[in-house]
Amino acid sequence: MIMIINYIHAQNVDGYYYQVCNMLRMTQQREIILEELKKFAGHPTADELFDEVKKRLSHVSLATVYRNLEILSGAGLISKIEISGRQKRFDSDLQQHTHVYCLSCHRVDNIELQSKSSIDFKAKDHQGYRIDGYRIEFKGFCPDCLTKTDNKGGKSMGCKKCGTSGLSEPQRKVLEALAKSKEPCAGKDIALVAGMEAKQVSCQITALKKKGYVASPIRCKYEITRDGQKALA
Amino acid sequence: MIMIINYIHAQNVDGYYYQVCNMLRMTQQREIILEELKKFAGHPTADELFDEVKKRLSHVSLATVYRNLEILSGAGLISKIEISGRQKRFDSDLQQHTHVYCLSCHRVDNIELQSKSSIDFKAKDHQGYRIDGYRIEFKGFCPDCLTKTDNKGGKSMGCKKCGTSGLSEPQRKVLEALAKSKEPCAGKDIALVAGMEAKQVSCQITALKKKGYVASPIRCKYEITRDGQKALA
DNA sequence: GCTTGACATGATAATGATTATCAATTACAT
DNA sequence: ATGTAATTGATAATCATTATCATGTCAAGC
Repeated sequence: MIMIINYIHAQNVDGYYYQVCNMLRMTQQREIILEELKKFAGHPTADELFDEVKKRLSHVSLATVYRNLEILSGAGLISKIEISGRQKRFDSDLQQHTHVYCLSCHRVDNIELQSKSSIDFKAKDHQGYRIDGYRIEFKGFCPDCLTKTDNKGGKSMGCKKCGTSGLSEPQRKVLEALAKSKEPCAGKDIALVAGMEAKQVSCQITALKKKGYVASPIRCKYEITRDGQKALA
Repeated sequence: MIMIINYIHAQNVDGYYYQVCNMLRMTQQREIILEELKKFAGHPTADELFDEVKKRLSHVSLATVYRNLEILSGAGLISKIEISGRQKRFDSDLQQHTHVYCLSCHRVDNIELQSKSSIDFKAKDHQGYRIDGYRIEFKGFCPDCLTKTDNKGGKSMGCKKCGTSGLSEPQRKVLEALAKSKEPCAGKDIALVAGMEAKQVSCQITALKKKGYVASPIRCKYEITRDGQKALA
């Protein structure tokens, strides 16, 4: 099956603009991508959808999924959701609707407006823009992030150099020194046990506090947290 | 000057949650970042703002600008705009307002709603979310992209291997062959002049058409465009 | 006044998310 | 059967961003 989509603007040597229109094919990969997107409970990223498609097409490439999500959204067959400043999501529902976005884990869900809110919008002054549409999005915290169990929110970059626990070697030393102690310790004490300079210990403590692995119940005294103990495991 | 901002959630070994609150300092870099963001006509990306800050602080690091934009927006001193799925923008205006976003070049401008549109929204069913706010965004094409001069939209990745014109070596050969011809050429003719296999010429023509460097005034005949001629220069 | 603690920086490495290249494959048109 | 065109997988490359680390700066405490 062939469908006509995607106009590429170009300009010939005489200066006239025209559009290149090219035939697209409905390949097996595209059919499966569309089907899995319809089945997906929610609005997946390319990577999340790739995991589903790969179950059905073992040889499919992540680049193919990325490429086709852009092509299919450009062709108007699916919606592209750009609600986070770093990662795109996709939606099989082409109808205008409202989303809610979690500020912590970046998850996106559908949400309905109260019926009396559903009106058409118009901009007062288009400022030269040609307006093609609008979107409304709610933001807040999802149920999971509200309970805040072990969930620390969206993906954060961990240093592969540090290993799976997200600890660099100096941080591990500091954490191990704290783990040995039954009471909150000062930086100097930690430095002694860890065999490190006190200034370096101070820096690592700052980083570990940000990761939630170290706490300061008394000023200038530190102790390992539950997360910190898990990170050492 | 010191301000108290940024609470980091942590949990001690007894299982009790608490917040770490840390002092932030208003460094010279932060003051200048805030000032330049206020002066910026529009909503810059980190990279765009870095260019302005660097004019006043020659030694400032891009990482410092990135880090501080996140810190300052986390502290509520500036707004973070996540309207494109790949790049964040920032705004000094903390008031709730509406944006318009160009689907071609990704530029973001402020826009005002018609007065009768300005009502408070409520979601019908929060689905367990704690809703903290909402946003409305218009989308369309900006004045520049509507006229479509030489502007090809947002940044696209060019291959450094190809050089500044964004042409790989085979593409350059094909384009040069086309530049020599006064009339539209078939693939086979191009293959002869370029000393390449016809099949490879075909692939390169496809890529060049997408880049807007080659056009097809007659089916199966190709000619170089004005952009294509510029790309060869 | 000195020491300790804490925040911040620049340089640079590293990462996540995405896109480009290319030879080969598949499919359509003539 | 041949020519043309779209698509793919593997992989390299890029963009946008974040982490690391040694050092600098500044505030607090003794």
